[in-house]
Amino acid sequence: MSDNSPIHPRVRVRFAPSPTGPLHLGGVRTALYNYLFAKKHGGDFLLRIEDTDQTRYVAGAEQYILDSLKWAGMSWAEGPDIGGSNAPYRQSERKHLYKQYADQLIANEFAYYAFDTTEDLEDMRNKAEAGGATNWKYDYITRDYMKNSLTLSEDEVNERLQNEEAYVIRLKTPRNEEIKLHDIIRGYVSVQSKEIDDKVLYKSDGMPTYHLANVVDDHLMEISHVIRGDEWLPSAPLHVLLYRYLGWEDTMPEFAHLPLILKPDGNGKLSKRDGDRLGFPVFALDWIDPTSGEKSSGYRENGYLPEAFINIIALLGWHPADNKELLSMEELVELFSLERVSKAGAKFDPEKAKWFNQQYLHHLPDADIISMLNVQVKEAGIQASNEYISQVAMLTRDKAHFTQDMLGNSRYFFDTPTNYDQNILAKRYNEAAIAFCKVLADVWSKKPFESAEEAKATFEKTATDRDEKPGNYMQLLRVLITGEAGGPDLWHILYLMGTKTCVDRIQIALKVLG
RNA sequence: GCGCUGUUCGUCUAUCGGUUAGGACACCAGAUUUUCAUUCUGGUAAGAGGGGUUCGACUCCCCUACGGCGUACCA
Repeated sequence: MSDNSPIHPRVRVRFAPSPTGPLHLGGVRTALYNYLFAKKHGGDFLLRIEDTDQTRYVAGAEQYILDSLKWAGMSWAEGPDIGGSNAPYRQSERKHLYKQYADQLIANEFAYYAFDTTEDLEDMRNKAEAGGATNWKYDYITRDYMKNSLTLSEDEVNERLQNEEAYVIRLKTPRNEEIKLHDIIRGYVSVQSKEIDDKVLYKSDGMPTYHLANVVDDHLMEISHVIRGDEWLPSAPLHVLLYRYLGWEDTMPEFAHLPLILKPDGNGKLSKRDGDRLGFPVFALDWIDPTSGEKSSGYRENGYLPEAFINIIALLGWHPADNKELLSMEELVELFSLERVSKAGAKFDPEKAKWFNQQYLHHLPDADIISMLNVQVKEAGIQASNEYISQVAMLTRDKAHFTQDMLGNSRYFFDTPTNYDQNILAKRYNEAAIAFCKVLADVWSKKPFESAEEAKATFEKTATDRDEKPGNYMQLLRVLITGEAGGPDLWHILYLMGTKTCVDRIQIALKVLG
């Protein structure tokens, strides 16, 4: 099956999140696959906010979603912030549009009014369970025993409607029909209509449910391909039924249901808890829940480059034919195809995510690395010359896995250490070493070194003059000056810092450590 | 429970009936770095189980097991 559907001359896809909280990995990936598919086929990628559930509205969530997508490098042709020919793009603002389609379904006897209260439904469920049934459904059998426009007289229905009694509109799901649909990723899926209950299409608060709103909007917005999470596959046949009953089956979009992203260990889908437990972010950006104040950490704030982030999630459930792994957005657009999306859920591997980021950091041009450190230094309120910062960046860049490592790993270039590596101290800090360091400090203060090589040479000479091995003191020297047990080439560090700083730090360390 | 759906190294995956089942992360070993990290080289490691179909199955079909999703006036 080709990606280009003959019934839809133009590829138009949408990402349709609910603003109920922060966007997690799976959501960004769904958006990304939609985006890649649109770009690949020269089509449109739109954004639509599915906020039909007022009770779950979360302040700031919509803006957060937009910010996340922008940070990741995606842009949209139509959306709530920029409008477009199908505006508005928030379902709550499209409220007035849906009723007519629900009415149309009723007029054509594909749907009906139902007046049962939540308590009524609860009652029926309980009774059925008491009778041994495991799964009560509002369906072709039970609807005959409920309060709806199929069981009530026309007069009574009209009266209830006139009295503004609460009602919902339900789909009159047929009893015996095989509903087949084609999914680009899974092939043909077929379901017996009797398995589908009489789904609520229109709620008593005057809002459509997902099913109705989604189908109506996808039709109105001329969506060609519905690319969404796997959790929608079971209700896809219902959507097919809706397209059919609304008279839109011939322009129905094609479906592609994406496999879920699973937690790294065990089974089940990835959740915030897993991230907290295992120590990695599951959201694109930091998010603070407005009601609970609970914080969720994001990839951006954890030091991931957006390009790396995109690369990581692109490969969760999809691979190009040649198995190439480091891919830019342009390459992803070029190579992407829904046919190559895998069927099985993918366990998220935070270690590999780290590796990707490190690769991207490694391949960044020097100028970018330098300005990264520059920004971090300035933000930390540290005074240092641009020249010095550049040199430090060049010396430490290979060590960085995350953006914040640039300053994190080079802090000692700017500040005198306050903590010294205890392991090295325990092994190397003794009377002889103290004596040696005093002599070395003296040698250097009398004749400052003018190159990394000279620093090394004078250090070695000081040791051999005392009939000692330089190797005994090299790591100790590093610890006294930087506080750290590891780092870039010591002599380059020393030369960069300058003789005076080195001598000062040796003396400070000797004093602090006693 | 029922419905849908899935199952190749620990993890992400390649393979579209004939391969010594390939790559990447992680892991282990060696080299480089008198350090840590980086880098390089090498290595360990896989087709859930059972039936078919076929000259030949990871690949096609069936069953079993295990997993995921769904089963709301949530999306």
